[in-house]
Amino acid sequence: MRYWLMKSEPSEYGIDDLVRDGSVAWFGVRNYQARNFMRDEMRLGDGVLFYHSSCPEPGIAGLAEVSRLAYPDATQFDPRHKYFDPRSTPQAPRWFNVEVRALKKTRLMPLAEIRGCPELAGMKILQRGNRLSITPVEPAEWAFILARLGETA
DNA sequence: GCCAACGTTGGC
DNA sequence: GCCAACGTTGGC
Repeated sequence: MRYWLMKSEPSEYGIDDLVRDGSVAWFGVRNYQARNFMRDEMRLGDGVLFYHSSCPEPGIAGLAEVSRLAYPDATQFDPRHKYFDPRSTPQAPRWFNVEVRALKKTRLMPLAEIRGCPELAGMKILQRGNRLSITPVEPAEWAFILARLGETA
């Protein structure tokens, strides 16, 4: 059982969308490190912090879990799609996505609050210049955040 | 809109 | 393999 933080822009797809949909395919990741996390390391039931980025109030907005293991991202094969990748073929797909299921919408835990917690100082999201859309979360960080949000593990 | 930081591309 | 140029991310 591992834990992850996954960023999404709420103007594109936010926690309310996830709760409405129940689950979603995490397509569109075009970064090798983030892809490798999904393809190689995520397991069913892994915990996910759903994070709102590039918005007026960036922060953790909800909890989710990995509900389907990685499979080829369909958008890479679609020439009309903005995530089309001409270097990919169905025989040699380059990009993968997992699916994520909503557990619940939480109160927003703003980036500033995360930054203010010494227990969370090691989080990747706080490291200078980190732009990775998917990052691993330590079990202790996960537990601390859940406690802080008034959730039980 | 600004800008720092980073990943990717491509010429050599 | 190097590295400059470019594009993107994301907080502010």
